[in-house]
Amino acid sequence: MRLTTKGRYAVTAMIDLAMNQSLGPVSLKSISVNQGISLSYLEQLFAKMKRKNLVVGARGPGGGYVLARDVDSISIADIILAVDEPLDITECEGEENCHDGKRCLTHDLWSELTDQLHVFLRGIRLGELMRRSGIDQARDSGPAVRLARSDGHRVGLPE
Amino acid sequence: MRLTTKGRYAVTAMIDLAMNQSLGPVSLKSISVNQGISLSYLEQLFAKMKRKNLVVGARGPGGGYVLARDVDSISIADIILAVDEPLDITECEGEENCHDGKRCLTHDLWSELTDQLHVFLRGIRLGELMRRSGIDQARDSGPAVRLARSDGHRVGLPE
DNA sequence: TGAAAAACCTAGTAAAATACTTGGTTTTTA
DNA sequence: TAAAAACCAAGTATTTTACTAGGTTTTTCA
Repeated sequence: MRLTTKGRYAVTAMIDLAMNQSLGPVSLKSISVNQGISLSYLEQLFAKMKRKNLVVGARGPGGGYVLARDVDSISIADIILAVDEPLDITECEGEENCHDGKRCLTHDLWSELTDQLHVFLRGIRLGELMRRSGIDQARDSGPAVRLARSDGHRVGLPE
Repeated sequence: MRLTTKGRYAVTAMIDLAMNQSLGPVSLKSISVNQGISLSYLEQLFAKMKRKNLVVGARGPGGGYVLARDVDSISIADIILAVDEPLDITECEGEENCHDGKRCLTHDLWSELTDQLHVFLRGIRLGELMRRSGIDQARDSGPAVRLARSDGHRVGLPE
């Protein structure tokens, strides 16, 4: 059982966004540079998160994305589900038709595990992670590369 | 996040085996027919489970597999790990080098989730599932297709 | 007003993983 | 000695993932 980079990228990018949106919209370019994620891939992930009303886009120079809701109302489950990473362990996705139209031998097992996953991931909010990571970052690394709307110039690493 | 059919097949097959080994070794052929899993794929899964000492093989007509240990000492985690389905949600697989050699923003999150998965799946034993499924089977379906060592003739569905 | 920055969009594609298939051999039983 | 079964190695089709390419549209600012 694994979580793919799709879901992981989405969560990482959202934490980055949460930690930096106080200066104005955060560009995907800056997230791409900071987190080492392909820009175009990020665009695809954010398109999905926008559709699910997790983020709001702002076009033009100095634009970017901002969270559509409070950091404490967005759960990790929200993010992972928004980018189409399924959080269901059952084969039948709840349909109970996994073995010749009936529930398979292990249906209840996977179903119960799926429930536990949801409870766990719904219980963790972006705000909590953001505050945790903020502390870690301060300890581990220097200031993040960031663009502010006020000047519009690239800071930090060239491509 | 999903569990692939590899892990699911392995668990399903092991429950089938646990429920039927009282009559002697259970052939993969019968599991294949009962559970609708490719015989050759089952062979590959059981080769791995044999290496991890979960099952013992018996060759020749009337042969098959038997559990190597008590049903209550084999956990679902044992089975899934035996067939090489990873049960780790972190990118770095515990190495903590997920972001430029350092722990990534979300390392702790995935690490904690991985722990919860392990606890949950280690807590469920084959015996428990077997007894549960036995009840369900009695309610839902007729007698399973099975070969007994004593006669060696195929019973039930032709291919 | 025009260049640049950014979101936004569609389609294609390389790589990896998954889920098999094929075609054997060896062992054991009746 | 024929058949049933485990055991084994290698190849392959399909699917998913992760990403690239190549745009357009909107907006800002000098």
